[in-house]
Amino acid sequence: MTVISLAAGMKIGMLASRSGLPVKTLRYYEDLGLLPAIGRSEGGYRLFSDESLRRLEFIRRLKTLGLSLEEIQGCLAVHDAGELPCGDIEIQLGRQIERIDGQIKELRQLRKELQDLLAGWQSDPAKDDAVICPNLHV
Amino acid sequence: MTVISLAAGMKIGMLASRSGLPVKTLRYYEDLGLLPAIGRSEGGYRLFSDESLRRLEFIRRLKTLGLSLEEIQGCLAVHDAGELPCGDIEIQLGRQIERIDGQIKELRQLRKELQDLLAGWQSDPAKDDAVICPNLHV
DNA sequence: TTAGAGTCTCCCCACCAGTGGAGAGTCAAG
DNA sequence: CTTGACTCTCCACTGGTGGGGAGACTCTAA
Repeated sequence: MTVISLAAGMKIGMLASRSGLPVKTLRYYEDLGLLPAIGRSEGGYRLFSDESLRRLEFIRRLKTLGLSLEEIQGCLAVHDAGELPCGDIEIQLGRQIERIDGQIKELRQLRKELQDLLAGWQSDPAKDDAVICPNLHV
Repeated sequence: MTVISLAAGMKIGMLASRSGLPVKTLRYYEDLGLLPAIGRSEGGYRLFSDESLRRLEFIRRLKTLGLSLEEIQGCLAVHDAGELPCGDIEIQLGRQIERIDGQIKELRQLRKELQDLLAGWQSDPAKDDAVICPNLHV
């Protein structure tokens, strides 16, 4: 029986406890097509294989690197086609670095603007009815 | 007639064209309490004063500095209480710099992780059925 | 008087990655 | 047989800042 149940796959709660992810998240991933179940039990329960566990590790890793589920799905599609996804992942990660560089650039510009503004800030300036905040001139 | 209509306030479309903001946005701001109308016309139209124009400039400026509408509302509440909001704004902008520093720090850490990963990347490694991507070891 | 432009309220939609709950069905142990 | 744990589907909601559109009303100029 044990052998049969292993061959038949594990139910979602088992996959949740083994992966550390909430059941809800696993169903969500399955709905998106990120995490295909190997089938359903007679009672309609999703059944997953140990392969799912590896998939979830992969997804988790790419998520911590900042890729979206859609991008991860693209990589998994390559894998599912039987090819090594390394080239595609490399491209995605390169794009991610570019995105980050853009974000850092924007944040630094904004930081400078704020810093400059605060450098000349007067906490208690003369009241000016023409503006709401004299420091901002608006 | 002109004098009366000025005294009675302008309608939302006029405020939109003078401020450059969409009518929808002005209604949204009014709903939030950011932009109080001076009243309604007999037909139920919102009426705004020229003061609203200054308020919108203020809101726009703080938005470009990265403050949320809720934070801006706090500053405007101080202004509406008759006080100069400069001190509060200074605090908000200081917090914003801290937020930005935190974000930049996170982004830099992530960037480093990505960079390190790509530095040793092999675009076409040997296939390993135990992992999806040998470069990631998952 | 009538056409057209402007305005009103109300409701749904978007993003992203889930989370929460209701109500019903399934399964294993006692 | 019953109880409790597990699972199913379906729906709504989160956060922040609005956008789109329906259907009804108001105002203004010709």
